[in-house]
This record gives sequence, C-alpha cells and structure tokens, in this order.
Amino acid sequence: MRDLANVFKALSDETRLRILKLLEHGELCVCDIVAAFNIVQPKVSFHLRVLKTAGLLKDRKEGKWMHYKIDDSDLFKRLLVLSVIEKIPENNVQEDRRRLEEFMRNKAQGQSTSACKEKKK
Amino acid sequence: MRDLANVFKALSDETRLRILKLLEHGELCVCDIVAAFNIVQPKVSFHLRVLKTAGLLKDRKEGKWMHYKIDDSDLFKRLLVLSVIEKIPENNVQEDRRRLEEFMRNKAQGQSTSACKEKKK
DNA sequence: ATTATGCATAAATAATTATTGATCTATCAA
DNA sequence: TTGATAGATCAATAATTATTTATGCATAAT
Repeated sequence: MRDLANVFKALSDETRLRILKLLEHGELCVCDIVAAFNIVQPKVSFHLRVLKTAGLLKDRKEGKWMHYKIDDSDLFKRLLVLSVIEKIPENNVQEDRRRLEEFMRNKAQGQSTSACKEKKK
Repeated sequence: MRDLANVFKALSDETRLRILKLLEHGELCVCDIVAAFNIVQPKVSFHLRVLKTAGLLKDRKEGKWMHYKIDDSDLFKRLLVLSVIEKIPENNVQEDRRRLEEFMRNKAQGQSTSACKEKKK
C-alpha cells in the first residue's frame, strides 16, 4: 500500500511527468534532460531518483553517462506511464523537444570533444 | 497536465487510498469514515476534499449528512480507482471495515436519536 | 426559539518535498 | 599524472501538505 502510494507520488509532479513524456521514444542521459528542460542538474537527478525508486525508470551506466529509460517490467506501472504519455498533449512539451533536438545536433557534430559540456549562455 | 498531476497527487496518500477502498461497495457519509478510521473529522474532510477536487469522488447532501462515493464519470479516473481498490489487500483494511460495521450496527439500533453523535470512550 | 449534530473551513503548527549551491566520485582525455 | 566532464549527494533553504484545534453554518430534533 505504501508502495502504491509511492508510485502515485512519483507521478504527482509536472517535472516528472515531463521526464516520462520525454522518454517516450527511448532512453536519454541526464545531460539530455537537463538540456531539454533548461534546469539545473541536481534537480533533474533528484526527480530521476524519485521515478527510479518508484520503479518507473531504469538506469544504465555507460562510461560517464547515466542513461534512463522507462522500466517496463511491471505491467501496472507500465500502463500508468503509457497513459501519462498519452494524456500529455504534444504541445505541452514542444519546447522541451526543441531544446533536446538542438542539443542532440550539437552533440552529433562536435563529436571529437565532450558531448555534454556546459552550454554557453 | 496540472490536472493529471493532481489526480496522482490525490492518490499519493495512504489515508486517501484507504478512503477509496472503503468506498468500494457504495457511498458513505463523513461520520462513517471518521468512525471507520478513528481519526478526527476535519482530517477526513480535508482528504475527501482532495479526492473530490481531483475528480475521484462525488458528494451528495441529504439533510445534514454529506455522502461521498466514487465518481465514475471519467473513464481514466475510474480505472485508476478500480486498480487502487484491486491492489489494496483486504487485510490492510480489516480494522477499518470492522469499526465501520460496528458503527453501522449502533446506527441501526439507536435510530430514534442522532446517528453519528460522538462515540463514548 | 433553543439546543445538538454533521460537516466544512480557517488559523496555527507540524511534517514533507522540492530546489539550490556546494562538494564529491568516477570516468575519460590530454 | 593533471584536468575536465557527467552525474550523484549533501546541507541549507524554500515551498507545499498535512494535522490539529477552534469556530462557523446548516439542518433537524426538542
């Protein structure tokens, strides 16, 4: 019962809903999400941890990157996350996707150097 | 999106989950829930309001009683509430049901006088 | 009318969560 | 090594929620 309440608590925050929506099409690393939302990294890490603790996300370490994606091992939670994704209108996350794609583009071209370094103002 | 987060927030508290579970078999008035949980009335009213605001409960006034029941007008919310009810094991709410039934019995016999008056210690 | 009951709400306080800024660790590149 | 980057975590603070006590309002019984 506590676990159930916890899952809902994880879903009760708009930033976390946006994260789930952003992960709709696959995994992302923390710096991607930071770039997409234009908010500080500890904040993103905090919300990712909440989602992970609730069993809604999985992580995977690769070099110095942590990748997060939707955890589909539990059917109920998976259904919840899917319904969240379905219920958030695309235009609510347009800006997030735009910033993400721009960031991804920069990443792709400047491959020689580090990918996620501080974006200049 | 805010509305969606709100629905989940309403579901993120154990007392509120217990209320939904208790309402599984039909409507109850506030004093029933107070008796079932053995907690103070304003606290129950507070949680009922949260659930109602989120669109998970409906209320109905009859004389001086307020009756609450599950709002089944929205399919998604209805599904959520059903899954909550299904996921909470019966033994988590045994005591609640026992106190409720005892209270209902007293109500039924002492019909002449007021039903929900302060229970003696 | 007067009194008692059912319930909501307000004010005050307590308890949780979220956010920020400052480290800290691990990994990789030079 | 040394330096830089990705990300976690901690400490301090801000912001929300929950709980309690007190009160107010409506209804109904006397």
